[in-house]
Amino acid sequence: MGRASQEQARRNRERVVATASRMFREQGTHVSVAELMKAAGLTHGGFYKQFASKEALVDEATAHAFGELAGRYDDVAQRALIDGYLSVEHRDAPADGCPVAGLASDMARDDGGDEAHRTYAEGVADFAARLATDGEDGIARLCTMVGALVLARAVKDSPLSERILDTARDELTR
Amino acid sequence: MGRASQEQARRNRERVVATASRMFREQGTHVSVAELMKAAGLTHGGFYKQFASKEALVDEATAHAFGELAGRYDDVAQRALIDGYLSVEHRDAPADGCPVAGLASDMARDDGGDEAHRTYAEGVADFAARLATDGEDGIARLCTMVGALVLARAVKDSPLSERILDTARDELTR
DNA sequence: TGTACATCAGTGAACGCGCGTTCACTGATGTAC
DNA sequence: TGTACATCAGTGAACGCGCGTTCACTGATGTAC
Repeated sequence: MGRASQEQARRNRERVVATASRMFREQGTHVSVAELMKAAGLTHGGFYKQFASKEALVDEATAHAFGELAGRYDDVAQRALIDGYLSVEHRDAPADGCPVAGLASDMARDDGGDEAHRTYAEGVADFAARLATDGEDGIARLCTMVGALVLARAVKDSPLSERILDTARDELTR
Repeated sequence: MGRASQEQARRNRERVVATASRMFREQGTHVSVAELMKAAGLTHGGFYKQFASKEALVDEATAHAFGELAGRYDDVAQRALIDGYLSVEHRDAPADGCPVAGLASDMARDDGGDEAHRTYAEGVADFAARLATDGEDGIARLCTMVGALVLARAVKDSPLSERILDTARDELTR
């Protein structure tokens, strides 16, 4: 194989971070380094040429997931945001979905370093701010939305799942 | 050591299930059999004398966690229930806390067998029913409560954590 | 009630496997002249 | 611009360790007489 160019190495590294950011949201941060590297099209041995540790990747992948979102919904009406968030499509695509919901349990169980936790907490605050209206700070609506998505995913094989999404949507767009 | 009496064996088995139900809520179903058995005061080799597989234990422990709750809050006013649910004490004691919140990510990531998933979905429906009021089915309130608890745990080292609990409590007891 | 023996709950070591991490090696890339 | 050589991204095998599970063994318990 031989040495990869600096440009290629940069792209490979970026691909690992992006892959991790998707797989961590979908399956949790316990996804193995080998599995992650394979999904990114590389062998696992090279991982430590690019990252100090798996924890460092969790930190970077968390930042990547939130970074992807930054400004992405600035021009979307709050109603459309809520409808998309509480859709079956979002429920079934956690890898491309909200990192607040996708990474919540990993953060609660203390995976990742301080940096991931700071990034996550900032992300929560930013999302609440995005949901704020005249008199409210958006935190209550955030709780309802994240709770609905998390519960809908937890019972996704039951008809209750769609009912949860529908009810929360109605409640928030009333 | 020699053979344990039937009565002792029954108690040991029960203790393993109870321990699992606490540790799974706290740390997730990835807690190892060895760790679990040690916490229950046994060696891990004996596990398969009592359980067919780890998945079978996840099923039983899930039922145990929900069973513990059954009827426990029948005589508690809804206001007191909400206050307790959204307290710092509940946030910091997931092992003794709500299995809907504690096991949500494990269910979403498909740990445990069909039985655990059925038990869990039933538990969600029951909890919603407990939160129902005159005109509402309780699902929206359930989403807000579970979302608030999950988020408060995910950012528990940030001052945002208490703010989430307080805001959700205000919203629900308004 | 007492004795002889089969049962089986629990122990502790082992199984194959996957984990995070390390390392000798490779050869194309990047650099010094 | 061309050549010689150092660099280092990526490979693939290995490290010690913990995973879920199996198994030979133990000896007190339970049972048959």
